[in-house]
Amino acid sequence: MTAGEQAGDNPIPRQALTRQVSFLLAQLGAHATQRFTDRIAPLGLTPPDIGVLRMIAMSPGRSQRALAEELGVVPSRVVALLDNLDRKGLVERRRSATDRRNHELHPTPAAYQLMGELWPVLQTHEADLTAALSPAERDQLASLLARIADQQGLDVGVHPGYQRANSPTTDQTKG
Amino acid sequence: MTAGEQAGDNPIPRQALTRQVSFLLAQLGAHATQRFTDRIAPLGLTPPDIGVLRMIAMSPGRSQRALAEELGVVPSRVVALLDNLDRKGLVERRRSATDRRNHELHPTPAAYQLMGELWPVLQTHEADLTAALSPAERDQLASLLARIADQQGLDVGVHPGYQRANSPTTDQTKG
DNA sequence: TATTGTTATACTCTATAACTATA
DNA sequence: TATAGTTATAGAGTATAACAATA
Repeated sequence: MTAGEQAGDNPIPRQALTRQVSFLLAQLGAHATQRFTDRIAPLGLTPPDIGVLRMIAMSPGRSQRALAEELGVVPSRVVALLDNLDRKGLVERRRSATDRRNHELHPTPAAYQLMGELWPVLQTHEADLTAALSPAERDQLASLLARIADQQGLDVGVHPGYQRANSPTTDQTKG
Repeated sequence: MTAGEQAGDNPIPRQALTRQVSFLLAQLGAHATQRFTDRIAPLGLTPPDIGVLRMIAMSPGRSQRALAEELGVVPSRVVALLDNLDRKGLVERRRSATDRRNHELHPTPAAYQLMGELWPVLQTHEADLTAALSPAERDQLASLLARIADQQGLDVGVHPGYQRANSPTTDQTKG
């Protein structure tokens, strides 16, 4: 080591970082997403697949424009997202009869079946991830997290991973 | 809507998702990372910059190979990560005298100064993110999260975002 | 021959801008 | 002319494989 360096005394101490809720959330969030990704891979699905499918299932018939709005992404992104689902036979784009510019989005029967299969996978995922906690603690944690999500203005059930909007002015790299 | 669809009764109900710790973690984790990214952008830094810099500062002189090991990424990825820091004048690669194949990694004085400036930013970030909670609740939350992180085998202070190892057998898309 | 770091290459994600069909 | 969706294009991130220097 050379003069000017301060090894054991660096400005971002490990201990402090460990206790920061913000870091723990980022760390555990990435971990949870990674585990989830692994779990649904056997079903041929990705996290974005599921998020988009769920939105469409919640109110079938909406347009791609409306979906883009809700997800917070540009329309061209929705095209790619839907192409993925389309290729898997999970979504159907129906030309609107009243305005032929619009596509009405509908899950296919296969999609509904797949979502049914997904449910137990989600439950296993949840159980494994919270294995360290008692049921009471798990509820407590869910409550605390929900309060933060609410205060932070996050849409219920909408993962912010979609609108990683690389605004032209900011230099962001990692979601 | 057409026969076979089940709009209000879809298989992934919003209410259930909302209470799942796993989803809340993924959602809040992505949100926390996004906010963090925005906050450090004015300093010209990205989240990976900070993570790597912190590791190097923790034990200066380590090799790129060792760093790759700790981050859980391939050596070629470390090259890119370090190139970013290098371009910003924050890291120095010194040819090892004992084994000229090695690069000993050292933060520059500018890096130490920047890490000093970073500290208050982290504190603001933490405070804003936990604004919904009392100090006691914040501690409680940190404790619950730390227990999960520990049980899940996460390295203390290491963000899993580095090793988004797209293993050839799995089909993962989003981190 | 084995190891460290680098370069070459390829693939995915995602945005912007140009384009087509429709209104 | 304005709008919905698509395609063309570009840039970042990240992996694998081939390579050069050193041991």
